[in-house]
Amino acid sequence: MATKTVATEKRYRIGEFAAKTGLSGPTLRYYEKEGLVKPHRSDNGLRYYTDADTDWIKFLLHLKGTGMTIDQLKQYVAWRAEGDATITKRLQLLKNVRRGFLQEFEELQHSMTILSDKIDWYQGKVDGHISDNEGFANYLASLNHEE
Amino acid sequence: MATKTVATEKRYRIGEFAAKTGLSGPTLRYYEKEGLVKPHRSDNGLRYYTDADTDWIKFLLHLKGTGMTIDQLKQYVAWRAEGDATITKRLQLLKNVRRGFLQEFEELQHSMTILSDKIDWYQGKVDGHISDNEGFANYLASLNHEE
DNA sequence: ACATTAGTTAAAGCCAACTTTAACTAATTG
DNA sequence: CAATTAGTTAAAGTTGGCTTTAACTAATGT
Repeated sequence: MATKTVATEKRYRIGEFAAKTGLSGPTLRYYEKEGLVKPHRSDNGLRYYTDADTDWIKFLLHLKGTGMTIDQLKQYVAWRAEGDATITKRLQLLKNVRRGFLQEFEELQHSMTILSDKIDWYQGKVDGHISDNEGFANYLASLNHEE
Repeated sequence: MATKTVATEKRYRIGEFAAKTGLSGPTLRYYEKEGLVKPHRSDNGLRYYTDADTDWIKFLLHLKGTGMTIDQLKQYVAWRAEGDATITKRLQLLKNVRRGFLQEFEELQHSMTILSDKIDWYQGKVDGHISDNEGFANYLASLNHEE
């Protein structure tokens, strides 16, 4: 029987992986300590990460981006490690995250509108087509934005 | 000459004003210490706020909501206190804030998409119309979301 | 008048999410 | 092979934005 050759996946050491993910080395170690990512170790004892880890980190950062805390991510990872029995729990968690995020999103949009209105008002003053005496409250009321 | 009666505006003491704005008393004092709001004092020495303060706090909270830090707000307030000479500076600051916020907003939308895709994927597994073996990466690729 | 509730100050404490430090070992480059 | 760069650990420090504490005074309800 001929020698079996295993297709070895690329190994990223922590520095390279940090550059790849946009995280810092210390942050990756911190995430590892928190159980959010589990790199492998080569024979010399150094960490290495794979492309699968890249995908996971990317996804994790998106979850974080939607407002999930480290603790929530920990819970998610713990459930994931338990296997398919926890799928509905994970689904429920993500749905809750989405619900909170959507609400936050609407508030952001409203703030955005107010900010833009204020910018327009300043612009109007600078360009001279809003009277010196017209206050912002007045101006806001003249637009039709619901509070 | 008859006694002059001045139409006195409503005065909110800190507790009432806190309830009105959704902030806590200590937070209002903190904002005051940072120079973000400047309540008046009645003869007895207690703070009071007016409806104009309410409008300002509302606007301030929207600015904060778009990602402005306390320090940026301080700068804004300082410029505002300097009068019309700083209008272009304020306009520029708000435009910068909007630019940063818009960028952040797009990232949020992208994270939202990924989160929703993941929820759909889990839902598919739960409902049984996504095979046990189909990974999320595969599923993602099967959708047409640009990275 | 007295109890309760609200307000005052300055200073210390808290929290999440990292970041920095220290003291070391491993790997790479000229 | 020496110098430089990268990685290792545990522990302490940082940051922003409040919150809590302590020790007090003022206002209000019965």
